[in-house]
Amino acid sequence: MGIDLLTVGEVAARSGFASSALRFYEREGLILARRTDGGQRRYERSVLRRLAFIRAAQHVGLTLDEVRTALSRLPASRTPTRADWTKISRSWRKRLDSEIDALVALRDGLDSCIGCGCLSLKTCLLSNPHDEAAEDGPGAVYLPEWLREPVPADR
Amino acid sequence: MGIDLLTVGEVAARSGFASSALRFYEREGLILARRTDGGQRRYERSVLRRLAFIRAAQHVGLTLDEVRTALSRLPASRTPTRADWTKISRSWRKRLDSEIDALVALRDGLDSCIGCGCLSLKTCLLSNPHDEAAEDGPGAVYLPEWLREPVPADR
DNA sequence: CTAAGAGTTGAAGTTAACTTCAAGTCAAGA
DNA sequence: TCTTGACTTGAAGTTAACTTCAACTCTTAG
Repeated sequence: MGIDLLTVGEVAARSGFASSALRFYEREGLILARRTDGGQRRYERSVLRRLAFIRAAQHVGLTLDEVRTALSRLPASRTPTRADWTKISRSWRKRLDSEIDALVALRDGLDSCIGCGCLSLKTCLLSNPHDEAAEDGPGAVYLPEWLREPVPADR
Repeated sequence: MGIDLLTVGEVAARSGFASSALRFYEREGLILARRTDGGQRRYERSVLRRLAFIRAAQHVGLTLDEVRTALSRLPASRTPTRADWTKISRSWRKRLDSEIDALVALRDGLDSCIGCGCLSLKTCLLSNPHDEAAEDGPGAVYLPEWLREPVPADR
């Protein structure tokens, strides 16, 4: 019990997060660390699952702010069980479903729309895959880096 | 010919981009505008299609830098035809397909992975949906704003 | 005991994609 | 002509999610 703590470097290696990111997450209240007498961080093994959750949540498209909220729903009094983790990640399902639906719609409408004669951008499938009135500004749109590849040379 | 130019405000209204974004895109070389004698911008109608392309490309996950590259493949000597637009957007298809595949894999592996006992984060489906060795750092991961919703209250 | 690799801090820097601001100038209907 | 809303500019600000830096301090293998 309580033995077997991990250093920053070990957690970085095992989680894939840079140690600067781990410090950042700690400042942001996403993870915790104990300290040695000398002031160095020592992590419990459970931080790895927390970090797995964080990365997964990012892949689903959550901001760190949303992740913090989600994590706050975990029981504070005991070590989260598998059921606890499953419960808070289950809500992603709906989000993922609509992400997928939207991308499929985009893909299937691609040829018919981008080259089409319709100049009513606001109702175009591509500009507005959910058929909402695009009243609010555009806003930056990103897709995960892990989903990206360089644009092929096209022929 | 050449009549019927649009003001910044009109283009903003029709395209859904803020006029500050239009000026930004002009500085970035993504769109062009003529000027009145007094120095105000006047856009040709074709800018609307260019903007539709830009927005669609962003939805596909391209950066503005990639958009600039894509746009540079359009014929400079003549007004791009529908075929020209279709051609440069066709390359998105592959990207969209893999985005969709990755999200589906993420969704389908969600329950089995986030709560699972496997702590080998690097090979976990969620951490690494493409089964690649996650050697490089994490990097910020975003999903388009238009795909997001607040996290449901879960029950 | 000592060297050196690993870890510490707060502050500042980075990147993308815009937005906001201040201080004006232009265009067009009445 | 006048007025007023639309437009102009360059510079600086914004946000998320980190990274980098400088100047130390710890820890541990040998």
